Amino acid sequence: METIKKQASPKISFSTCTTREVLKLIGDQWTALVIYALESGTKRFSQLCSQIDGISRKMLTQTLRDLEYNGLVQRVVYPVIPPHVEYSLTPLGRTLIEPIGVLRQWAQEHLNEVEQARTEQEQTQRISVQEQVASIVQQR
Amino acid sequence: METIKKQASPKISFSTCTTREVLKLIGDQWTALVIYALESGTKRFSQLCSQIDGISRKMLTQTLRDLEYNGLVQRVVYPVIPPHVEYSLTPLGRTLIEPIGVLRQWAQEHLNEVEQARTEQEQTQRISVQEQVASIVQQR
DNA sequence: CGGAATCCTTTTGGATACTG
DNA sequence: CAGTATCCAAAAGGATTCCG
Repeated sequence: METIKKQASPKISFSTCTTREVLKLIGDQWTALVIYALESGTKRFSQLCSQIDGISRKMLTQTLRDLEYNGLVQRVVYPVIPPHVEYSLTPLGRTLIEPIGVLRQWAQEHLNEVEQARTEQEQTQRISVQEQVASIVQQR
Repeated sequence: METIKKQASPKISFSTCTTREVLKLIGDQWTALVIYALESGTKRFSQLCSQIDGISRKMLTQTLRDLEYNGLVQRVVYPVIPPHVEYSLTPLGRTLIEPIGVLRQWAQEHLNEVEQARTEQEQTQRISVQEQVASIVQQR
């Protein structure tokens, strides 16, 4: 075994890494789905709630609040009884459609490979470090 | 206010939505960062641990296990004392570099706008539904 | 209708100690 | 060195109730 060639490791400061930030924005369970649901246009709260399978009103509210706070979604309250509230993507929010689309695209192309890898992994046994070390100790 | 034109809502089955799946894969706090760190080549456990700022050994282990299980990362144990373990992206894992790059790209272009929206939002007061309803009730 | 508030369970993740 | 195991605190998230 050759020692790894120390390619002057990038020393990337992960604390300021933008990847981290964008994942904080859309990396949770629901946010990307809400954006996805809003791609096709303005929706009401209840529409979103029924269209995004499995989301609770609480989580939908919370997710929409975050999106609004980050300037990705616009919320309009119509002062009528019963209340009528509409949500839509802001121009900034719409710029996220493409990146999320790329993710979905990747998923459509490669998710089956992931699935396949999983089932293969379940057959083969993992080698723990301890086992490896133990085996060479035994060989002496 | 016009009622929203019911554009025959897509009825997208979010339960089978691939966006959901891919976010389960890389949507957590650390996974995308580990992939990012492995883009530049094979790394040892301790290298990753020091390069990814703030990650604990526990989370790194867990994240790597998941990546391995999903066929995105390969783990090689060299039977020596002290143990030597190397991690690298599989071909499947490398296909994720581009989508994650698109996200990072988006972040670099738009994160300042998000930041700006946030500070603006902090100035203006949110209108709750209750307040709206209360105000029209009062007007009568 | 679109929430807010409360309670409560589950999950997540850090700190620490131990191990071959 | 590269983990595993255990404990514990914090956070996430569901269910339910209440509200204008």
